[in-house]
Amino acid sequence: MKALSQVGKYGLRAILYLVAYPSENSYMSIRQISDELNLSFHFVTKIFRELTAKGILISYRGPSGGVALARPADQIMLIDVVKALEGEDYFDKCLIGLPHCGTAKPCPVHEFWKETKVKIQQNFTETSLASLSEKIRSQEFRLDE
Amino acid sequence: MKALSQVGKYGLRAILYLVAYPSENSYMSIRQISDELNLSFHFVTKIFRELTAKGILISYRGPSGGVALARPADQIMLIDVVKALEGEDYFDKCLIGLPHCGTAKPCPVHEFWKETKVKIQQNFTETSLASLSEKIRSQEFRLDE
DNA sequence: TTTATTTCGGACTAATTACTCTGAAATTTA
DNA sequence: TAAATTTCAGAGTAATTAGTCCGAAATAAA
Repeated sequence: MKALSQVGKYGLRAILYLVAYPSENSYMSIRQISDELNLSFHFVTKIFRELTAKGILISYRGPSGGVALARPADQIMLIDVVKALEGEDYFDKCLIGLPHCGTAKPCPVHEFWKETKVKIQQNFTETSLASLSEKIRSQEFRLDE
Repeated sequence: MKALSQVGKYGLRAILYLVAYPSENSYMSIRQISDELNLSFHFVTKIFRELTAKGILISYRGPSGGVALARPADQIMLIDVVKALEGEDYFDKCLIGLPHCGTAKPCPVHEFWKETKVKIQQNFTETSLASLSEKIRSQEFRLDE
């Protein structure tokens, strides 16, 4: 089940690295992140520009510049990043692609799919980048290879 | 959340139409299905060829030919159609795209995502085309517009 | 002030997915 | 047998997504 585009996947991995291995109250360069995760530097740059435009990251140019979280990691939820990269309507899609699928005129799998989306959305809304970064730092969870 | 490709979406809608409005123990033409659902005839034809090759449909050429289910509708599960059109590995994908994400080396969202996939897979495994076709015939659920 | 470093902006190319089209093969009907 | 109807096969085209690249702008350090 391909739930995220490449932009979403790379974006999540990259921002999680940024959160999990923060430079002491300063910016981290995109180059470092893309090198560590073996992702295309240019592609990550493009994705991060989007996250900066959406107010999730802040950036600074020049030597010792880079990117940083715009808010503390416990105040940025998974859902914020996903919606920023995949679109605000991410959880509003009908499984079989009907335009105005809803309670009034549902498709045959509407009810089940709606419940599924609600559960995922709840989890993403409750999960902060901070909680995920702890897992990564604990070495039990990984972001690449 | 775009869980299915266009092939998957159109394929499901088309086969559900076939099941919901069966011609009396005979074949239904792809033209009728694509016309009713306002889908591209050629595209549906291509998708149905795949379902025929996978043993989900049978087909017959010539006048009064068309397609039909290879088995009774209560013996074809949603998961059969989805896997035929989206790939057998449909439920084996890591959310953030890590190659060998599993219990041994999980990504930070592995556990939650695994549970989510299991629930969807269970539902798809339990849901037959027959049960969905009843819903459609009841007029409370739709396949187009 | 010059040079190096970094993000920004956007044009460009490559790959994949989505869809179209044409003709062949099978089959029925006239 | 001839004509009409239908799927089969696969090449071709269009649109979208993925990824690359280059130069400009900002900033820091030499």
